[in-house]
Amino acid sequence: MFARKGYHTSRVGDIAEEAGVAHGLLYHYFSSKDEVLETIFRENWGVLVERIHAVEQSNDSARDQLRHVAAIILRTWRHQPDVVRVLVREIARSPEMQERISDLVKPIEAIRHIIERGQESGELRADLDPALAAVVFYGGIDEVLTGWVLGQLPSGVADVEAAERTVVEVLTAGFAASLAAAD
Amino acid sequence: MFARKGYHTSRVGDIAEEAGVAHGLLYHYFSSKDEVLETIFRENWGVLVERIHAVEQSNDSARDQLRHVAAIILRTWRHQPDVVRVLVREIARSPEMQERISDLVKPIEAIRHIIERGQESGELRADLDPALAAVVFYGGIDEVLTGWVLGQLPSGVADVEAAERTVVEVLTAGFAASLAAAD
Amino acid sequence: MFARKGYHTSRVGDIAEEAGVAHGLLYHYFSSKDEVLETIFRENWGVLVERIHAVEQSNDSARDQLRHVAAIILRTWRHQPDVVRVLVREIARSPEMQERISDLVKPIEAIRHIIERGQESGELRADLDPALAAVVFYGGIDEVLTGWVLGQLPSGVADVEAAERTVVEVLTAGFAASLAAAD
Amino acid sequence: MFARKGYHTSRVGDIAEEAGVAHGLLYHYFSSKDEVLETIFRENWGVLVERIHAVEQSNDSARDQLRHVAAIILRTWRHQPDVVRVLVREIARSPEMQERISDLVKPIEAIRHIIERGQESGELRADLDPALAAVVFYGGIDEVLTGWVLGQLPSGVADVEAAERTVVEVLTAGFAASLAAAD
DNA sequence: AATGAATGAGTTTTCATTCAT
DNA sequence: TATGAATGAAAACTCATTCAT
Repeated sequence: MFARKGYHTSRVGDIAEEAGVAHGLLYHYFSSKDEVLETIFRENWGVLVERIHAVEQSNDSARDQLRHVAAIILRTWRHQPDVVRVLVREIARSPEMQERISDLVKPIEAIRHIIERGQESGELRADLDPALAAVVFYGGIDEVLTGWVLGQLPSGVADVEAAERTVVEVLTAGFAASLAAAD
Repeated sequence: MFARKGYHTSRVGDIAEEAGVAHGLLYHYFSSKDEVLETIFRENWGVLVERIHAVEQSNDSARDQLRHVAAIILRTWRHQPDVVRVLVREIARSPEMQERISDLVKPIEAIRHIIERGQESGELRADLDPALAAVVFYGGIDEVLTGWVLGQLPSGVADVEAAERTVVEVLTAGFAASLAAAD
Repeated sequence: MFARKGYHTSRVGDIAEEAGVAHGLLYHYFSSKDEVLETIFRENWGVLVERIHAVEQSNDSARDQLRHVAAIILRTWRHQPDVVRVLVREIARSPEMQERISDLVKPIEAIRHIIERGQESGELRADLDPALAAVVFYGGIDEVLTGWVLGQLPSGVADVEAAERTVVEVLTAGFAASLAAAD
Repeated sequence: MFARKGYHTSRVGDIAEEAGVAHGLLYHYFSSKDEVLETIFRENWGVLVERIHAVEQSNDSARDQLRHVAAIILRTWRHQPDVVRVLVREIARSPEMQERISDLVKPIEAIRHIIERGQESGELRADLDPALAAVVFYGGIDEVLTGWVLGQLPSGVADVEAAERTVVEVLTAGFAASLAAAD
């Protein structure tokens, strides 16, 4: 429901109807409509964050780690498009949620750590602010998801793979050490 | 109000209180709460789009054009941070608005055109899907704005300038022709 | 539960939880939440009323009969404080119950009869409206119970006995024949 | 509405209908149904308490002061029977209210002070616990009100006056010094 | 005897919008 | 212009009760 109509536009009765139960039953399992949204978030975001952390702790090159992170986030679209829709539309940008849920920034933090270590090892140019670079990287991924969610970008299997390649290629090239003198 | 609490969470009374008038007066100037949002959008987004179009029609290199586009979008933050918040959060992501207002995608389209012409002239690598590349570029900018909006990135004068440089540098380097063989 | 939270505020689930069973089981033993309250009342009030009737039929002086009635009501507190709470708060004051259960006024009626016979025998002053006097007597007792229920009066063993003595002493003195000219 | 149907049985719509307005308007003036009840209480109980305090600070005899206190409480019935109904039924006995509103015990405290000073001056017998005596006095008054509220006692103008006289007479006689040896 | 998922009527509450003043 | 009382549709939420297991 949230994916299709948005949080505020979805009524509790709609959610229950979709689930094939009476609306009252929803309050057996959730204390409020709000908690439904938060549960969706926690159950899915948690998995994402864990997988990203696993990547962060591998011994791969920064470039490969970034590739994996991008893949984890972007491929979620193929498996759980509705979840992505909700995360992108309802949570990632909602002021209320942002304040309540500190986990939201974890992926960006992980990307920052990867970049920092890439800079230390000389793989990535050292003159970039890693926090800013992480935001740019994450934003590129996120906007692709948004394009898919809003139907502005094609999102077939091949498109998803192409997007993954493009994002990683463009940004890791932009981050690469040899370019430090470009400007 | 929209910037601080989000569209749905802001009550008409809140908006009027912020403006220092009674809520009834709001209906003298706007026909509905929705029209308030649409007005904010039209009055501000239009200016942005025009300035971006002007850049697009210059004879600068693709790189310089992208630099200017990024500057236009990011510097708005310094002058109208709340407007930026609203545009980023409420409008750029809302499906309802998307349908009504085709202007929303104009900046991404402009970026795509710039990239396409850069590819034709040989300045940018030709193997990238320009639509996808434009989305990545716009997403990078947008996420930086979000970072500022949410206070996760510093947004002083120097920070804004640094961000501008980083975004453009990283992405134009990533787009540059000489890197086509990087992967 | 009724004693602690009041009838309307107590949910069936609360009652069942207190009893250590699932709420569904309650409907094996009672046909409704209402019947639970009525059962509490019937099982306890009936005993009280019977004991008061027994006193009324003795040959004791009015004063001794009143003493016994007060004792019966007040000492219940020691043995079943929660039952007393429910009787005092939920039933004695609820208009719905009043209508259904005529037993409610029986103690006051018994007190009135005792007073009437005391007036006939010359033991009690004859210029008091016996109905009114009975209400005052019962009210004195009832408020002491309320004070205990709400923790505003100490309710140890000695306190209960002292209260019994005070209520009876004050009121029988006030009722006594020799005082008829007091005002 | 509360007087006629009780707090829990009265719907917000009933209250609004009684007032001749739409139910939404109620939330213009009160934040919740609960606040309506609390407002009724505060606006009326406060007046009562103030008047009782005024009596307490006069130089009258304890007997006269008690007479005035009884008159203040009982005569409220004549002027504002519905208010009395609500105070008696919904507030004075509700566990939730009792805990929230400390003012509820003020009248009993005032009566206790009057009794204490009467004992010091020798006007009243000294062997009574003043807290207990105050509760008995207040209970007598309160139960008369309850009798009127529930229609079990006649409450015409003459009846109210008679009740006033009876309560005061019986109880002040019971409290009087000369009776200390009665038991 | 016991459970607790499931129901849905009934209530409170919210809030954009209207409109007399 | 400006106010804020008034409206009422729409929504969230509660909870006694049922019933398959």
